[in-house]
Amino acid sequence: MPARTSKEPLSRERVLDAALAVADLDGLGTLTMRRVADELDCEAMSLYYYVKDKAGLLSALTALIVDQVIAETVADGPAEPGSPEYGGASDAQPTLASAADWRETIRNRCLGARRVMLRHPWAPPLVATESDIPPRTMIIFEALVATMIQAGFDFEIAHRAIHSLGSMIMGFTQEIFEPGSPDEGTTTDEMAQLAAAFPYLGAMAMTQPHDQTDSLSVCDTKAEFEFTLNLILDGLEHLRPAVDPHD
Amino acid sequence: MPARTSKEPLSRERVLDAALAVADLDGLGTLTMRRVADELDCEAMSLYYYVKDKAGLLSALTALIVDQVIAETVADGPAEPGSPEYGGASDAQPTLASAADWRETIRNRCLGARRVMLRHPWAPPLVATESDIPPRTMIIFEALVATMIQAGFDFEIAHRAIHSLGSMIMGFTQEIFEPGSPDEGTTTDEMAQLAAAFPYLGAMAMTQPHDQTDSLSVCDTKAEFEFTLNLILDGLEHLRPAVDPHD
DNA sequence: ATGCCCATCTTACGTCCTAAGATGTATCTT
DNA sequence: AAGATACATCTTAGGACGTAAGATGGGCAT
Repeated sequence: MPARTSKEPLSRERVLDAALAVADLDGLGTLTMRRVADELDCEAMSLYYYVKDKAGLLSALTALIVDQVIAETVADGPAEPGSPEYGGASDAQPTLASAADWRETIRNRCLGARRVMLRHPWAPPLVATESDIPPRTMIIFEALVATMIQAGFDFEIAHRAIHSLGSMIMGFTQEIFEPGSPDEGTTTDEMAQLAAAFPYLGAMAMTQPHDQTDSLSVCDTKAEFEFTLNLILDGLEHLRPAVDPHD
Repeated sequence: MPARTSKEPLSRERVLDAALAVADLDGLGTLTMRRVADELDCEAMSLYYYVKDKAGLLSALTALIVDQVIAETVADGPAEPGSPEYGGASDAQPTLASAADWRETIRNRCLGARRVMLRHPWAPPLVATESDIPPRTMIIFEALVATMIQAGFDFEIAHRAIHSLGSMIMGFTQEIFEPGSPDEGTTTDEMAQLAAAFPYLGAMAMTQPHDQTDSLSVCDTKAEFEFTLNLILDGLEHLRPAVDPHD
């Protein structure tokens, strides 16, 4: 049977998009050559032509969708290198505007990164596991360092801030601490037993407002993310030399 | 051929240990029924007898080794429920000692958790992905909350602190930001090109002290972990009501 | 000895990734 | 127009995986 010329031809981009769609739709666990091929109405082996890599195609595919996620993060954030409000390294003088706005700028970028991660919940473990960082990541880091230097921080603190913020964003996307909703399937007896074993946790659970249903979990993850983000930003602000004392 | 009675009999614990050993030695990717069976000098199907679970054996196995890691974390940390210096919920009065030491107590526990995670680098993604938290995790959280409440924090802040610290520990174990060592395989030309594209990152790389070789990476991960940890602890301390003003 | 249970192994099936190469289509050469 | 060449896709096949079903043999009570 001849290859049908009627259907849209494959392309690297189409393969990537299909892979991302599969991961978003049914989770990483179902991301397989055959599944992606099905999505594209072709055979599994045809994908090899577009995503050829040593060390396995699936890993190459996952690396690609990780890169895609990073690209989204770059696109989602604020000022990048090349945009008007981005000052080059040559005039690394801190401007009053960025000195005042560094907090909001970085805050927005972190929230943007989080937004992207939530859009692709399977991504954080992948991003974390990926051995070699996608080149695009550098764009984000460059923007972050630029913002901080212009705000008067030195390079060491900027470096550490990247680690702080990066690990927080990575860690925050998958929640570990989800106190089991006590109103659901748990009996009063079980609750009492748990409360006896973990008195503080029990007391804490009592104080939680349960009326907020905008989130899937018991915890308001967004609020907790912002809480931690503010903690870190406050701490950094403390370490910032006063560069505009007369402002 | 009869089953050899000479070799040590299998057991749930031996299976678990072997699985953990495989993961530690050759990574999660090589953790397979047959591989674990090889390690135990038996056949793959024999493992089913000890680790029977709905929803797949491999996932059960990974859940078990996650639990093992949590157990190590519990064992590694400071005061647990049941130990002498652990105050119950009934006398939840903040004691002066814990009010003064909360920072160090929590700091130690975080460093302990990090130690365990570094011992099993494959663990964080697993722990994060695991849908239902191992029961042991509650022990850690209970201890954390106890410490914070005794130090004068309210439950809301304790709750958020758990999120802050937990996500930081999870996120920090796999480093995303590893600026490629510029002295290695990169040519001067490539370096110049990179420096042009990312002036701030280039300048930052120049300021990094390269003489520290105690770590595998360019960054001193331990120092950066402690930096972030201190940032968070400082921030929390700021939010702590003064419970011992006359001290 | 007989029967039973428990621990382990054998076989077999379906799915996975992927190496090797066949097959049809498009493009270029002359 | 006819043949050659390169490209895109599919077919076949092999090895590894998880696991369902059941066979096998040792230990033990009767």
